[in-house]
Amino acid sequence: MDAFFASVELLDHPELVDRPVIIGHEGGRGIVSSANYAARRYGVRSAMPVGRALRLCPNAVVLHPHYEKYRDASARVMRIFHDVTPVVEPLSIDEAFLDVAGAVRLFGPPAQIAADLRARVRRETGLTCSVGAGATKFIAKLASTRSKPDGLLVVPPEGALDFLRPLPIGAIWGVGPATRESLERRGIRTVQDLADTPRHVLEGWVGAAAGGKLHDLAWGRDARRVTTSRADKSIGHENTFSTDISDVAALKRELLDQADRVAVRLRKGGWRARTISLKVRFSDFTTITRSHTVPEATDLARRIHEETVALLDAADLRGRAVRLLGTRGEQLVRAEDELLGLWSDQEQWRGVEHAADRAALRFGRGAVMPAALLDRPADRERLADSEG
DNA sequence: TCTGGGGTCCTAGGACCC
DNA sequence: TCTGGGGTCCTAGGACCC
Repeated sequence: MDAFFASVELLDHPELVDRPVIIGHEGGRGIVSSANYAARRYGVRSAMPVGRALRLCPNAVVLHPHYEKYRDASARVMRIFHDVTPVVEPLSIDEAFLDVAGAVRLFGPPAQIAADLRARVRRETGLTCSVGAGATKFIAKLASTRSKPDGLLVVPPEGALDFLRPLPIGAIWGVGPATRESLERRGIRTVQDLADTPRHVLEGWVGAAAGGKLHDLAWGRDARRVTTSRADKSIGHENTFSTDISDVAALKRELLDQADRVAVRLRKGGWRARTISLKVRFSDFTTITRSHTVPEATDLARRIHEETVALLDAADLRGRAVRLLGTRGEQLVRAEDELLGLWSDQEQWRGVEHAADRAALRFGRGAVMPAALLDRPADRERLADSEG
């Protein structure tokens, strides 16, 4: 999808279509999550601090993001994809791979399928998208990027290498600023240069996995299939504070909130986490992570909070101000309702938290979470003070 | 008016096991 | 008497993507 969040917002603000529009939070520590092409003409880019974007483009309109709305729009678009082929692999909220090999007999050659798809998305959602077609995921992805905005590019198999060779290495999916810098220092600027570099040399420069992959891609080799389902690997929640926090008690309160959000999502997905990890970013932007693998996988806020608090206590903050705090559950395993330990503390708390899940559906999460999780009167009091 | 939040994947060292 | 080779798991950090 083209400038997805911005395009979705503009459906509700037709009067702004010709103006530069930025999705993000003005003031504070927000960054640009999306910008329409009118704003991009001024140099505005995703992930740029909103303040900087507004300096580049002072008359831009800043709209707050509405992720629920984007998820709905995404679902509508994905449904259209599924009418073309069941082999759809969503890559993010606003893009997907479609394996149309089996749809050719029904809908015509790839160029025809792509054109029809674009027309249908536009007609039914009012949004524009760009489509790239190729014999591999890598080529298709590159082609779609090159065709943006509102474009279509089909790269036939026999044209793949000619298409690839002149591209700068930074265009390759997986080559970011660090890898690009390191390769450019060695005189590698284009995909052609990459193809001319022996595989083992590349592997020595950027690591075995990345080097091998890069060499394959430079020669157009990419055997990855379009896969329709993938299991989650981790579930997390993180928060950048509007002002840095040094008070450890306040940090722990924040961790409780995060533990609950992560636990609710684990339970919703039917997962339990074997490893709990804590992320701390300080005012100077240095970031540490600490993790602990627990003997028994958990989906309970109370357990997760215990772990992150222990990790925080063990990490030596030396009173440094904290900018960001994050909680993540990793090594997810399917939750099975084991009969073991029914009367244990864990099982009782599971009952409490499941009850909280149901109550939150009616009253909202904020009303329920603190009462369910805080059994220490002192905590309740602090929370009452801070959140009213 | 510096730098979000959701993730995945890879590397490297060390503990530990046989 | 001073040191193998196979492997797995855990932890921390970092690159990268949208």
